[in-house]
Amino acid sequence: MQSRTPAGRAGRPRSAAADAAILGATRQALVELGWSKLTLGDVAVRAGVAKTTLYRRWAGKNELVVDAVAELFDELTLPDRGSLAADIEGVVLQFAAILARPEARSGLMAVVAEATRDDALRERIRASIVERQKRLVLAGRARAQARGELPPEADARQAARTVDLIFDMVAGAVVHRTLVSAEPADEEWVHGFTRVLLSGLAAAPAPDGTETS
Amino acid sequence: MQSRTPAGRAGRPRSAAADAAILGATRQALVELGWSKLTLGDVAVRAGVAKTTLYRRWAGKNELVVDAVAELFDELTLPDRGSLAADIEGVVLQFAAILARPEARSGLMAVVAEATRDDALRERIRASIVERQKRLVLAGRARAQARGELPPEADARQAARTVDLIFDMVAGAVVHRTLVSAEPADEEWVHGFTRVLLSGLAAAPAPDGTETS
Amino acid sequence: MQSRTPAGRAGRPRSAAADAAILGATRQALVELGWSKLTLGDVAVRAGVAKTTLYRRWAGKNELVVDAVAELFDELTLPDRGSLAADIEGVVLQFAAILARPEARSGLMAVVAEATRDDALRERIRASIVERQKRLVLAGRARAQARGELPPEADARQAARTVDLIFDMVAGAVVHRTLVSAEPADEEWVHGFTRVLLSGLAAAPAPDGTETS
Amino acid sequence: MQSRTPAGRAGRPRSAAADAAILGATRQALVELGWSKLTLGDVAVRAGVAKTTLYRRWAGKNELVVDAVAELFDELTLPDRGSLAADIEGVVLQFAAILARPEARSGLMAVVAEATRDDALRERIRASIVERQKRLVLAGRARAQARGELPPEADARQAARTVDLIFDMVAGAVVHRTLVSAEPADEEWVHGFTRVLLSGLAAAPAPDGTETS
DNA sequence: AACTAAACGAGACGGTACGTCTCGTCTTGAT
DNA sequence: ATCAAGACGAGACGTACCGTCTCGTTTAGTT
Repeated sequence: MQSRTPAGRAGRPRSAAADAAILGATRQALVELGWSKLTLGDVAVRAGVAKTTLYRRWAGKNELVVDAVAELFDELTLPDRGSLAADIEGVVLQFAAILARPEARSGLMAVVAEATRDDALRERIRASIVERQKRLVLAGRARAQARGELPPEADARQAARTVDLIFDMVAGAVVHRTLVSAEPADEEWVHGFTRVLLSGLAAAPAPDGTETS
Repeated sequence: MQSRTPAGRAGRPRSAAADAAILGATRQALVELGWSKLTLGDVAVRAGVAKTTLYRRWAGKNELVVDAVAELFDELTLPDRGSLAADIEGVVLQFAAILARPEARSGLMAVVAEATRDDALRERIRASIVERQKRLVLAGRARAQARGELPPEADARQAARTVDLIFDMVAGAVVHRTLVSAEPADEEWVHGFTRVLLSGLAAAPAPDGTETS
Repeated sequence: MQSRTPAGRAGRPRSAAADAAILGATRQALVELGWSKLTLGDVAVRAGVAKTTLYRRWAGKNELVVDAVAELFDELTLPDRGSLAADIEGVVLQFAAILARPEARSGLMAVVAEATRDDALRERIRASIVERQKRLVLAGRARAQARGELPPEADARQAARTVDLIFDMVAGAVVHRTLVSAEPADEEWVHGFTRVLLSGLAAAPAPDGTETS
Repeated sequence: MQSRTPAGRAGRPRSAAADAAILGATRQALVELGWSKLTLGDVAVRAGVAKTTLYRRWAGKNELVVDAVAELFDELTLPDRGSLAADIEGVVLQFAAILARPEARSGLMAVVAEATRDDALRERIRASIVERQKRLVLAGRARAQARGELPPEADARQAARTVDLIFDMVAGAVVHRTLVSAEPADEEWVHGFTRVLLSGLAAAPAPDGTETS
């Protein structure tokens, strides 16, 4: 975002505190107002910053909210709960907990909606949020392989495709359950979902149409 | 929507043509402008209608777009393709095709985003879109039972829960694949997804936490 | 339930009560809202009449208010107070009293303002209000002549011109005092004004530019 | 003695050119459209200014038009024409000439009409127009006293009352002649009016009820 | 210590859309 | 034919934000 006086630039450097204040104020405003009533003028006031300062750093509301929301998902972790099923349940519950927070709900879905018409924004979301969090799927698989629950994958392309499918199924189901069906993604639901997912993956190990059976 | 001069019949009745013109204009504007740049004034002009007429029938942009988008999903059908798996693949592909249309993409996600802060809107979405389309899951199950692919369910509550889970998994995965991951939900992907889903459901028939193991 | 079809007219006859109700409602609305906030829809509601009925009888707000206000000035009388000066003072005080009423203030000045751009309206005002009330000047002069305070006029054109001048000076001064200077046209002021007016008329009997000097 | 953003100096200063452009555009719109069809949006467009800029400076149509019209009367002067009577005739003719202009006619009467229900507006008119132009009466009297045509006044309160009466009579008669009677205030009429006024003032020098006769 | 130049707060600017209001007309069924 | 009721197309209202543009004021790094 900001370049720390890249090549011996003259002039006053940008305030490092401003960025944090602005992102925090954005999340706070998302909680109180939601996406559509959030205004950049209001964010600037909350952050104790002039509108000019805000526009110097972000191109608009979309970009600002992507950055503000992306930070939220960095708190996801994959604690070792002893089995692949338990690990997955754990991270799905964490994910559901984040989506239960109003700043995540409003912000994430709104920028996704905007991204349907803005390729640059979609790419920003993919890079900042989706790809960034695939680390969790990779870590989970590696741990399961270390435990012997999963065999090492032979085909890299095939493995990547499976990661994508898992990610779409996990994230998609939780988002849909939470935001569209408007039902809580509680432990019972997560348990049932995880069983179906794992059973399906175990029984259908080659989701590319080339399997024998 | 329509009130056939319910109790007091005085006064000029509302134009039935206006409703259709407005909803059509809304979809057209969604295609050309997307949610955030869609304005009700513009919709009114496209529909050849005054802004007042529009506000007399819908409370705002959100309600209008929900109704305009909900109609899109009524074109989903469940043609008999011979097997449960083929039937599911068929309807998932249809669903993906609708989500590939810009009016559905922009409109649906935007109202879902708005609904995160508006309970009335969320309920409207649930009733007009989600519950309305569960008919597909029910019809698919009934047909599979008639074929003998599935046993008749014994526990009604359990059955309803399974319907919800299937709906969240199908709709969620397709939406996520299409809108967030921004990859096409093509035949290959749908094939892989369907196999995992059906295998999982077959292998884990009681997703309610009451199983023995 | 009589059917007095005036001249063999078919159909339902116009309600005679409606006219009075509408003019009364107009004056009431002028009192409460003033000219600029008076709406014909509101007048119709107050009169218990449909907007259609109102528009069938008057072309618009201006015409309606002229008629509603014109009636107010018909209550002006010229009681015999024994002398020309006293008669004038009497009628000026009555005029000031009418102008102190809010429906007259708002309504009269507003239609005059509108009339600056509408010749038909100006003519309507002149005929319904101005010419109609010159009767007072004429009656006052006749009474003064009967008393011997004024000689009978010889030149009709000259006499008409004097009537106009008196009317402009009286009405103009009272209106300006009341509405622009916003001071009360009380007895003291009327007394001073009347003395100046009468003294001037007595000392300058030929206001037509034909005098010697 | 600088007036550079006098108290709070922060922020971009208001454009001085905008005020002049707006007032000019207002007068132009009054000429073309009249009061009732004048819209602030149209004024803004004519002035090449955003509506917000206009609303930032004036509370509404009334206030704007008062200011736009008030400037018109600043062109009144009192050239020395040799005698009190001639001086008065001169300024009355100038006044009539201004009232013959459509922007003055429409604007002045309309704001006076509005002022009948708005004390703040009436005060603004009194201060910006009435009191401001009493300078002419004062200057005329001073010049007449210097010439010996009038004695120096002894009683200040009495003198002020006379100034008010003269102003109401002059302004009132000209306005009524021009706008209500809708006859031209031409030289002949002004000559006759002035004679009556001056004769009356000369013959009745104490318009307060304390004179001897 | 003085200079320099970008970043800063404040807020005015030209725009655009909002949701409401009133206009004057039109359409209904009832009188 | 007229009425009460109320929907209709039209368009102005005054407000709220947008993103940009001056302003005069810090403030860190370079001379």
